[in-house]
Amino acid sequence: MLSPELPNCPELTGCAGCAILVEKFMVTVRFAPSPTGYLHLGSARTALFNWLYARHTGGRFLLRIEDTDRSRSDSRFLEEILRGLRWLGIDWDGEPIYQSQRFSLYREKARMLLAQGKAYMDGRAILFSVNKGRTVEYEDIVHGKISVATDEIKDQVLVKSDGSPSYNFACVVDDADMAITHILRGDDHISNTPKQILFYEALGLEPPRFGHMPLILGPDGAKLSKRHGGVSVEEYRKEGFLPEALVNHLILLGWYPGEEHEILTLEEAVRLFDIADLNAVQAKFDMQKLRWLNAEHIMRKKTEDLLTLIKEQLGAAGVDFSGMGDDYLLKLIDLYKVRMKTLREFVGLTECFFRDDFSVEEEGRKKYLDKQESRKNLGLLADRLEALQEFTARAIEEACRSLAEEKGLKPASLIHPARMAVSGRTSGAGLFEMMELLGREKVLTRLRGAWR
RNA sequence: GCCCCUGUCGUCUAGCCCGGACUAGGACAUCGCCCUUUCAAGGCGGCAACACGGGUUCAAAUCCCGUCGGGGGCGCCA
Repeated sequence: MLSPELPNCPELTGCAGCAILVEKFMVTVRFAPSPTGYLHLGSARTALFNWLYARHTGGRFLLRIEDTDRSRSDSRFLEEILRGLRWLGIDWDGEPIYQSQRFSLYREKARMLLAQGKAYMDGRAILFSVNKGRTVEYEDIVHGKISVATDEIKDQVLVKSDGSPSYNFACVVDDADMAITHILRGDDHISNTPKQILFYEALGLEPPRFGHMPLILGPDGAKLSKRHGGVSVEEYRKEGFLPEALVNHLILLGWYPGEEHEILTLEEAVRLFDIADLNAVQAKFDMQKLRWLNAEHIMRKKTEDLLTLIKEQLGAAGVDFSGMGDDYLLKLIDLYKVRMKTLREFVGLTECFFRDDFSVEEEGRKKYLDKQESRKNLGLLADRLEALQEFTARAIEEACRSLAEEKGLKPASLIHPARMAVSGRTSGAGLFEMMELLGREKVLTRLRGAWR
């Protein structure tokens, strides 16, 4: 699909004139990070929406690295930002452009304005003179008409004394040079926009369309801080969040896909996205909703696709799973897939499968294991299980229930102590499935295990 | 201080542009019930909002004005 501005041409398929038109009207957006920090949620969301728009319209999504402040820029940050984008599923077209390599272009444009009397020297810097007494007006994609009196705008630095360009000037020169058609960015840039429009006018250029998305707030309504989820995208990965979930939440924080589509994938988002529906209201980041979305995406994901991620979590937690085959891990993941909100939680949930000295809940131990009666029953259960032909969940359950019946017990009074003995926890996956996976030997040892 | 953006359940939102079908719908969270060997998952249900004050109108969540609240900006940072 093409940009809405594209003239109606029924023969858009082939002719050379149309090819030029297509090129000219193709949506071109960009993400322009400054490599002076990590990729945080706010910038990730900005990148995401630009990308969604490009992919939805079949346009281009370009990358521009705003590294004009060389002392603060660091390639480590850049790498982390690019890694973060890739992880989220955001790809870009062509090679990134680096502002640090284009200083001569900015200076040339500034000298042009100087020569035209639209700018003046101030020491070694070049300043743009703003004509007072009028208003700059533009139609914001998300906010509608926005107008500002030029009296509110003071003369703007184009080139600093050290020869580097100011942010606003480099931004305009590059956006024009890259043929950017739409700029989606944070609300914090609203007041930059009139200044930039003035530059476009002075340079004799047509400004692109601007859209300013409200900033994401922390749960307390204040700016997203480290304390409240305002950490890098990388942190969320380490915490065990799926990129699908993070992207999903970021999308919901700026655009509403409809009641039927709250849980969606990037592909669905690309298909459904409509730039006209961007929210104009600032939204608070909601960790609960993120966790819920994460759980939903984990449940929907194929177990095989979870395997590598789970191994990463186990490895990061120092769990030794070298003795376990993928088949075993796959079954284990199946057992806990609907029980974790984050991948990291898997590690704690499944401790009893990886070590015999797993931790034991005190409450549960007192309630179920410290009783003489329970121990005796567990011993009996162990004997039954030992005699089993096949050690399957089905057979185990049968043995367990018939034992309970013979003893005149409720199955639960056998099951709860058994779960405690086998896993050290009062909650978890189905007892019989756990036992089958654990294997007869471990189960018998633990059931008979004198409660350490 | 000045300028700009913004205000529907605790949170994300639908509805607002094109007033009436809104006893304001959905989702997360929370509470209860069902299912059940536990915990989840799933199903069912409950609680819960049009910031406030004026207009306009037969009629306002929807249009207008003001107040208050929230956020952002006012760098030779980006």
